[in-house]
Amino acid sequence: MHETAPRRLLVTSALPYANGHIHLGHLVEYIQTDIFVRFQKLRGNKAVYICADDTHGTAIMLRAKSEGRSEQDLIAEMQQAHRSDFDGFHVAFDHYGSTDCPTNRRLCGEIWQSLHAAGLIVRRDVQQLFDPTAGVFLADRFVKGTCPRCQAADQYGDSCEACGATYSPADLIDPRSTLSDGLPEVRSAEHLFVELEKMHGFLDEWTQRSGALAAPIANYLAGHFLGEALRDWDISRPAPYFGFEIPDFPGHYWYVWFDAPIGYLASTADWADAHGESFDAWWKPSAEGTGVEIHHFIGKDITYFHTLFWPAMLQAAGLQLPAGVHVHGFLTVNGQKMSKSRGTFILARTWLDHVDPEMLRYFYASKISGGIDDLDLDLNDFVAKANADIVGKIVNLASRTMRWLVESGLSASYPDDGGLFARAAAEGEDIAAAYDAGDLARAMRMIMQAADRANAFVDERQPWKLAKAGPDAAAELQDVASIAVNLFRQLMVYLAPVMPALAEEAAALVGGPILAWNDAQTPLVGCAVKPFQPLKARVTPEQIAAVLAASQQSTPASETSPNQASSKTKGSPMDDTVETPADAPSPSPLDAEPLAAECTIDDFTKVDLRVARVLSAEEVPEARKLLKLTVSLGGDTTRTIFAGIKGHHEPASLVDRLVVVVANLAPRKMKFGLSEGMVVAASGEGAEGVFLISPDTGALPGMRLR
RNA sequence: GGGCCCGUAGCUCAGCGGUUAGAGCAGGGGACUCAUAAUCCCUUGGUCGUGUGUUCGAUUCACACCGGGCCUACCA
Repeated sequence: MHETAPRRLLVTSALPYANGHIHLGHLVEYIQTDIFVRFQKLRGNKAVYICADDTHGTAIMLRAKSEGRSEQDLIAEMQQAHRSDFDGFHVAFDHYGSTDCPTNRRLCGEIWQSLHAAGLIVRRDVQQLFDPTAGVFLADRFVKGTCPRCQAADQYGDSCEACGATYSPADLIDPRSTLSDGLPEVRSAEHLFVELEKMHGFLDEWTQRSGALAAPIANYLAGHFLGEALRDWDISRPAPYFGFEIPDFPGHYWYVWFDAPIGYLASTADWADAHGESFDAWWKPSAEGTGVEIHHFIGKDITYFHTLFWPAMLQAAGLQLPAGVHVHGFLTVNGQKMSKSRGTFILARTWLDHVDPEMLRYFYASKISGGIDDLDLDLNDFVAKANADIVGKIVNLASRTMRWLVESGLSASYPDDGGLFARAAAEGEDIAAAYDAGDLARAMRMIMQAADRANAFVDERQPWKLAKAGPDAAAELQDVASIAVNLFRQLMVYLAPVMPALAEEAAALVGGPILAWNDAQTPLVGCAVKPFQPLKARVTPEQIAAVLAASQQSTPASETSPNQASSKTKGSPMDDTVETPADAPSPSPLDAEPLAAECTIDDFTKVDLRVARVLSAEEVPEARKLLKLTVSLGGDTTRTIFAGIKGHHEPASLVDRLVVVVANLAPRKMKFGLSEGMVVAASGEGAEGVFLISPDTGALPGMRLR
């Protein structure tokens, strides 16, 4: 039992970026944070769950432009979608704001002044490539060209994947903008920087000794950043940019990563205003210490921002430092990175359309142990575990015993259960400690062990025999069932942070609302029991198949392709589209892959299909699926093409064969070299085999298909 | 190219310097029939990725290698 005064906790999840929908990877974070907050509230602590949409940056600007609408319109729509997804998964924020709001602008200004006052801001020229056609400055990965060192073509602006050289985009030979394909020009622009090095001493101390960071994170920071001078942080972007204009630097905007974490503050401020609370009481450390704990839950990809820049900003501004930065790993599905072609890139909405969200909450909880390891959602495992644990063990306990109490209610005093209830009650503090430490897997294990004991008890006492034995056994039957139902209720208390809806429904059948963790300490006696209702339906393989099928449908053209298997939320507004192999399981080719949207003859003629002769074909030893082909388009024109047909064709059998290639496909840098086209082949979604297309005899290399 | 994480039973994971390495699920056998083909009991199964080193002692620590996953921001 906790005798101490209630704790005050301000808890955040990373702000989801307004450029994409919530997917199962994001939910690892939001679900685990929500469980933490619900747990704290159940324990009687004062906990506030704060989040917001992250709305600024180049990606939003470009997308709004391409969709012909305002940024505000875009982010408002996305916020609505995010909130609806979170609601569906019972993620209950105390406040969900937006970084594009007046409060955030005001607080950005205040923090900015603090940074100035601390003498941390410097101004410096930066040479950067500018795309005159698109009218924007180009981040390195938006520039491609020839490597100045090894002459490899089609390299990104910062480094060469062929020879490993690193350079500035301005050094590239024949640089091109990937936005417009136009020729970028070098422009010099002034940027503002935060001199993080001036905070080095503070960061050494805070990261290594505050206790806010797990050892692996602290070690990582010590080994990779704190061992040398910290680099200045470029915090401004020249117009055009979607964000807040810097008051004392007109024409320039705060970089999205400056205003995003300040969104935690702004969202708290708006929550405080709406609930008669004081912002200062939560973020301004008082002399005697307010006792507030700030907890940030983040994915490991954004560790850098939350453990160096953010604490430095808070420190400079005289604000409360985080008590804990909880870093988690990424989600894989069926052991692999989420993939659209495999149907495992699953949006929150798609899951909600087909499968019980609380089952996913439970499954995640059963696998989250507070470390930074990746978490695997094996869908077969998911079905087995959700059904076995939740339906078979927990709900079954009520399902098999409540019926005998509808008439009589619970026994007037709690019967002798051989110490079962007391044992599970005693374990309450251990389970609580596991929840508090973020080791949800351990908490779930302990809960399931208690459920096992309860089921064994029912088996041993055989209430069904007592039911048949008539009036003489009625009292014992009532006692046995009362024990089972109390053990069930106790489990519901422990499980309530993970499965709030289930707990609520169960509470409606017997005992009333679960209000406190300590409800698990005292058995219910003498109260009424309503007829049992099936509290949870089993998850079926068909539901999972439906999710995969729905996730496999091609996304609308306006949809960007978030390239993350994580809850990554920001910082990479500039994701490229992922290149994914097409190998998905499902029946009948036409059913599995419906016809694409209608296109015009003009669309078709944009694709230049040519007959080609394979000159050579060789294995790429390190590649799982690729063969390296050299094909002739007639005359001296040859192309090197990496084709994903390894395992389906023997290289030797391909030589001299006529095939069809897409001759005007943009060259694609692949791990093993540059691919200058694509060999056309037939394959079915879910069907085995890749079948090359060959022309009739008489066709010549270079002939066009029309 | 750089970096991080992980490799323990068929699967998902726990253990992390010290007696015969654990759990759940799956598999095998039995029991029960109240329950959403749920539950209970028994049971098969592992040279703890490989190699060196440190140590009285290594699954546990260090290094290397192999394999897998992930990140890579104008900043790693």
